[in-house]
Amino acid sequence: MTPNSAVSAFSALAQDTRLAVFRLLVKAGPSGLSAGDIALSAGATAPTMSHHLAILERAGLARSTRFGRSIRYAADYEGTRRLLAFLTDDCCQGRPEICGSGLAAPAFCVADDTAE
Amino acid sequence: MTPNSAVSAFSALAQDTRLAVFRLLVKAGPSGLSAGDIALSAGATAPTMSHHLAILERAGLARSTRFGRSIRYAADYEGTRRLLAFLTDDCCQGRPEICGSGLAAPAFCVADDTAE
DNA sequence: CCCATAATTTGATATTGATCGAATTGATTT
DNA sequence: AAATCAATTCGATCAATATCAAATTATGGG
Repeated sequence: MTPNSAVSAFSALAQDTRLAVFRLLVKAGPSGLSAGDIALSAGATAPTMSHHLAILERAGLARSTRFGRSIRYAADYEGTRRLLAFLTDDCCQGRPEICGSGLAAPAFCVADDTAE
Repeated sequence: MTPNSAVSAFSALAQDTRLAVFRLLVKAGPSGLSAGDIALSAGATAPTMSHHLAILERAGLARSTRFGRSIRYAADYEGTRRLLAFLTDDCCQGRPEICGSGLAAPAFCVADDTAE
């Protein structure tokens, strides 16, 4: 995960509708949802949702597969994991002494926090 | 962490300069860096950097403290952790059967992946 | 082959965001 | 208190993004 692709992933999630769609997809599981159903759920028109879904897909956060005449979108867990790893590499592995030196990752950076 | 504040955190990281600054701050540790040094490092003018730093701070990803006439910015580990938790709550806790049911979080969602 | 359905692409508009020069606020030094 | 240094706020400009209506592509059924 390069900084550049991280920016595109963060951009993808930096919008109300897309973040809601991403969460919806994660909860929907690997079988995903059709583009139409997603548009309905989120209350957006089909063209707008198509645009948002394309952005999520390009960012590596969603995948699409055609089934008959509908297209199903599902969360891309691999891409999501990569984004998480990008953040945690900076936060914990980059400075273990700050976020908890154990690095066993009990709950990410929770161990003992200097801030607050 | 509400979806709304998650959007503002993702927005903050969805920009080359700001993502670079955030990573710089994390690596710089709790003592942080002065606004001027950050602007120099990132090759931005002082007003532009001030704007970016304000966005990072509002998003809960950085904190500022005045020391004499300079202002030091440091990563907000608490806020960063909250953002990570927001993502992982959706990814792993929301659907343990997808990302690895152990939930001991060996490396986030790595355990066994249905995708790919 | 024609019609209906599902989704995307195109084109246009309105809003948001990034950037920088100039002016301002805050703090230290002489 | 004047001068200086550090940073932010203001004002303007330019680029990027979100949105939707209309047109287009792709699939499946009569």
